[in-house]
Amino acid sequence: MSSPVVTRFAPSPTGFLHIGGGRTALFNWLYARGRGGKFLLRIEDTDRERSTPEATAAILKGLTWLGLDWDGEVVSQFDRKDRHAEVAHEMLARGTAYKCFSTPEEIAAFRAEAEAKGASYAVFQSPWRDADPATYPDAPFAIRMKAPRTGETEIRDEVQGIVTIKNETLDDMIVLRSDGTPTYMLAVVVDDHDMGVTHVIRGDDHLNNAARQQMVYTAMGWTVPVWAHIPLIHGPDGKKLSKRHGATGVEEYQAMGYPAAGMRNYLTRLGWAHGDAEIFTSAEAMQMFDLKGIGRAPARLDFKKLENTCGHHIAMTEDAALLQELEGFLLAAGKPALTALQRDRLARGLYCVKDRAKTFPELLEKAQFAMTSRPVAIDEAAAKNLDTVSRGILKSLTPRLQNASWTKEGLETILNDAAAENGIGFGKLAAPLRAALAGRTATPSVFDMMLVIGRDETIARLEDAGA
RNA sequence: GGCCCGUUCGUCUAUCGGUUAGGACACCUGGUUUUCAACCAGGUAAGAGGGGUUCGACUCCCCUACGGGCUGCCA
Repeated sequence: MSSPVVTRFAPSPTGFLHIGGGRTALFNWLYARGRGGKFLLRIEDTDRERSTPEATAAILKGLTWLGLDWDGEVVSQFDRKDRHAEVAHEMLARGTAYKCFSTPEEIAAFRAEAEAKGASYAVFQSPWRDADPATYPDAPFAIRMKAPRTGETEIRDEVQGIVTIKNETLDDMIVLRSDGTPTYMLAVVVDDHDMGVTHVIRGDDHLNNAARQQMVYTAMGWTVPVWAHIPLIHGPDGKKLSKRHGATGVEEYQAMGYPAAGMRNYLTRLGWAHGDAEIFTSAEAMQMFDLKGIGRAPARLDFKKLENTCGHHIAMTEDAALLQELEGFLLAAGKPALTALQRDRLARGLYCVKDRAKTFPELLEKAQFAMTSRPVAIDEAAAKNLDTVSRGILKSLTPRLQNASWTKEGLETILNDAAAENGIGFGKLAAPLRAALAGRTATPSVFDMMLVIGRDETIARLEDAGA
């Protein structure tokens, strides 16, 4: 009985992929993928003034980075304009739409007059709705849907519940403009129907539109899809997310160094919950995701939680995959690529830094000891740990290091012995070592650093430090 | 203005008429520790306001306040 689920993401190519759009796409993707369905992508480019191929490319790139793969070819709504016009004319033939010869000027005048009269609102009622075709002038016309003027339209929404809209508040929307091009209201319905979309999951800014779109489904005798209008994302201050909140485009998040898996996890949990589940993989999310768990109130973006979530994912990711994504970050952020040596050291050293970082810049910062090359720059705080006494102790270390077995156990033995012989705690020895090895006071464990950079580099850095 | 939607710790949320209102992030305290993180233990912190309905409301209804959306020959 259950037909396969088909969802879609249908952005307008007027800019980069908005973080809110990314989440909408994510919800559609999770819903379809978790049910063995299809997730389609359609670019709503009927507005020729504002649509650009660059924006389309940016959206595709953003989705790809987020790891949201779509099925089949990307559909261009503009390419389907003939089909839209065909449906408009079919509505005409069915009597569910009519030719309207009112000009934009006349309509504007009607609204101005209504406003002047103090009317709180005015639904434009075309005089051509029931006009006799014999009276039609030889002039351009728009095709308007003949919407019911009484009664109400009921939207059964999986997120919002049952929403009823009074038909009298809805005008006879134009489905085909006087220049023959389709409007969004018509195109979206025709495309969703033709593409076999079963679940329309989109922002709740379309909730009111759903009523009018549902009328088109009814007029054409088509099956109405399952509606799910999700609340928009707001900025930390609760206001609609905008430029002044900082990053609004997903590519900005990539450039800031958030891992895609972490973004997916965070965005999934933003406005959706499944018991106490917080950290999960996309495979797990697909199993859990449902429309029922989507909240009705707009959620605010919280960068602290985003970071925390990303931290878990960086720690969870396999070293090889992490290194690959890190290089993608470097590219996206316009930072210099890794040298062969850095790449090699990072590959070996990721294990001791990946559970300490929340973002890629932080990961790189923690791995500084592996990235840097000699002579190691020593900062002021670290330099204080390199007095003559400690330098002497370090110096006594080098011959032993030369012959040490280069394992954590071997190094532990040597360093602990050295500390004991000098009558100092291990901490007193670790501080100058850290300074010589990394030039800093905050680093991973000295053993890990030595293991990662190797014997020769370790000894060389100790000698550089004057040991 | 009209219509539609929303409102639980600072934030994301659980609860689906009866709970000491739970979890996570953040924050604070303590522990662990070679530094920094991480980690472990504990703590502070919530039902917008007002009316109902009910033996009993965070849960249901109404009003108000606040927030958001729609109200185009834009999408």
